[in-house]
Amino acid sequence: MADVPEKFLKPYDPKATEGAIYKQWEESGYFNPDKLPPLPDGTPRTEPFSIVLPPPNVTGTLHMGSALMLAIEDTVVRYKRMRGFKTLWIPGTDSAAIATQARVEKDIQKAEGKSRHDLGRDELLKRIDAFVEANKNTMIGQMRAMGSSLDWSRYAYTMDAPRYAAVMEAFVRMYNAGLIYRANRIVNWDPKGQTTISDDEIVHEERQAKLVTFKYSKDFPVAVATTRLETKVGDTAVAVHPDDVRYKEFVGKEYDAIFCGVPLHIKIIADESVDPAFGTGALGVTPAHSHTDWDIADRHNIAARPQVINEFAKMTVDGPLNGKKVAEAREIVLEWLKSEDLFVKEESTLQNVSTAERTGGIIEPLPKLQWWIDVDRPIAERSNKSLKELMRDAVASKQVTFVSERYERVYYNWIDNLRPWCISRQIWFGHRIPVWYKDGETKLSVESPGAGWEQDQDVLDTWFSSGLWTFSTLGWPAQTADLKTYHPTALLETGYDILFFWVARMILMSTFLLGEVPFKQVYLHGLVRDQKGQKISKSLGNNIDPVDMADKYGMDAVRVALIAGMAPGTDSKVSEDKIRGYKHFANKLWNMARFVLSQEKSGELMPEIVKEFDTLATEVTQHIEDYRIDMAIEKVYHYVWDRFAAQIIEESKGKPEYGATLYYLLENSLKLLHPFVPFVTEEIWQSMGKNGLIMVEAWPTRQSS
RNA sequence: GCGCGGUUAGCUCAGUUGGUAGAGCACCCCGUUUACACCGGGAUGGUCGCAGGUUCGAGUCCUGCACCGCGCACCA
Repeated sequence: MADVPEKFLKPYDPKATEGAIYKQWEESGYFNPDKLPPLPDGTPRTEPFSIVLPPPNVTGTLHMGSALMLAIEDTVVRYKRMRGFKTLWIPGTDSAAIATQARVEKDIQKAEGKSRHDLGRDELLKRIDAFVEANKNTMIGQMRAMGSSLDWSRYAYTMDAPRYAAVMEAFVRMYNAGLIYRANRIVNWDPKGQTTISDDEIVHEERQAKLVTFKYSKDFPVAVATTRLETKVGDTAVAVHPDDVRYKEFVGKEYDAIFCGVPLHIKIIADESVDPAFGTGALGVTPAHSHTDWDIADRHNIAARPQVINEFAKMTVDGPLNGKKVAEAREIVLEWLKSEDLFVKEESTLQNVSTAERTGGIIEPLPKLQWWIDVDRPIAERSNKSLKELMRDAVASKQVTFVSERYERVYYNWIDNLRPWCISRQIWFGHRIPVWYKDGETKLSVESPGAGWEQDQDVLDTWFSSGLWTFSTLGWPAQTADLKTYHPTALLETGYDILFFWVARMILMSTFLLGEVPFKQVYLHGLVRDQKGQKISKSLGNNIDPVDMADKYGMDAVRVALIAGMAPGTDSKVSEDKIRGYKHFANKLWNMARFVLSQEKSGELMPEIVKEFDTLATEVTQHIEDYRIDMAIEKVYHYVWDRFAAQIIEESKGKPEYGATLYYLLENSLKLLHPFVPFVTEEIWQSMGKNGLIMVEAWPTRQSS
């Protein structure tokens, strides 16, 4: 009998193992591709494989969603490293401007009873920096605990100096190309967050609403229906469908009325966008407080667009509505209509209310002077294509492919409906817009142009800087060696919920600024839900902390529980039971190693068994190449447990001629398993008297990718 | 309104180019004959949402329908 290391006499203990193993990996320097040695057989690493980590928000701690992301990416990265690629996985964290500022403001309000205005811009930013610094370290610790083989020497933060420089450069180039402009347009105003937000940050909620039919005045010929009576004091037109015979005779006529104390001048117009079947078939046009009405006003050259609601969702008109909140004003108008005998009827209707994703505030569309990105303007240096076309072409030309093809259609659908992107935010934390004003003059400049110049107060949408992530992390705008080697990145792996926010914006930024795609393939994972299929949220209290689970069952078990049974792009479920189940697998491996190590390495390799293993290795490899890592782990799991352990080991008992074959199977199984369960495989590998780390061993198949 | 998923064992889900229905968990029975009780052996359990069609053959392809979920737009 061979000597078995003493530690194998006890069950596998992940807690005693994982920290030390991670330290060894990190100290080896092999997370950094510059320090990565050739494969053990001397094959040099020539082909790069790069991924950027979707930077988690610094506000949070790691949840199961981030754990899934880290598990998937680490599995792919470890596989590619063993396949001989010059493998780079770049870590980072995201400033998440609005979310972070809101969080810190809330903390300060609670602890000191002060608002951001009490502190002032500089002080608030200092407090945020301190908060970010503290949180950052917690999150990095959690990523390490996951076993993530990230190259920490290239760590990036969206608000650090190199990224700041990239954001400024991007703004300047886009401004000079005429893609960024400042204009007074309807924005999505969040009265709760006191800022504009982009179309993608809106969540529609279905609610019951009162649809009221009324007339502006006794002699007004057409009744209109609305759910927002209070905005009617801002109406300047009534639109009907051009083919609607009921109203044809009135089109082009203009009327005056005093509506709830406010003088109105209303023109009746015909517009295709009106649905004759809805309400009375006549639409009161309120250009200042509705996107569609603004567009209708544009089409009919209606200049009058009075704003009647302010940033605090209060009425700004004279008369009885003055200063009232919108909900209150709505009731006042209704009473007034009834008293004036202008009320026709009231019915209940289902309405989609726009709310802000972050704050839950009801969006108030307002005209505001804001910064925008023009997605339709032809760009001379990009063959006169617009940003929209560049985004579309990147996917249509297959330069970017989706692992789940169905997301291509979702992506196109989004592009087709895309409006100008509002990129300015009325908060303090973020990249400040590099535009300066003095005496009516405007100047684009990163630094102050001199005395008397005042910088724009707004900061950029956080997704503006995130859009640069694949290349800002590689040193752009400098033409670094990293940028040449690793861009476009090979794979972008992230949740499908940020397809528009992030994936599309990265394609936009990269195709314009670099003239190339940011990544070749997109792998979208689904949401992690609890065992009942519910979304994991604080209010439900159903969050399972991955680090807690790792304390109980080992991180390898957490990783497998997340990956097994998860199809790309589909929501998956995770439960403590599932994690516990996979803890048994790590222990099984441990005991298999104990048995094999107790045998002599005698006899010849048994060709049938080796051939069977090679077939398995080929199949597993193919699954990983197809990014079906869920199928890969299940296949190797079953081979190892049901075939290798249950049958081959059992048959081998008392038969020394199996020795060499058992060692062959154990070593190669460990390699196949390493990307999925890195800790236990590394621990066993090193206990077998091997030189070096299994992390940089060669993948056990000769199949090319 | 436009679009995308899903519907397979009690539960959660696989099922890759059409070829006799699979796994894990749960449940039930047996087992401590030394790698492992964090285990081993065994059993039960499905007319694959419904209706048509193509085919020698359909969970898989086509058409229609139902229900569940999601995205986008509209919502006056």
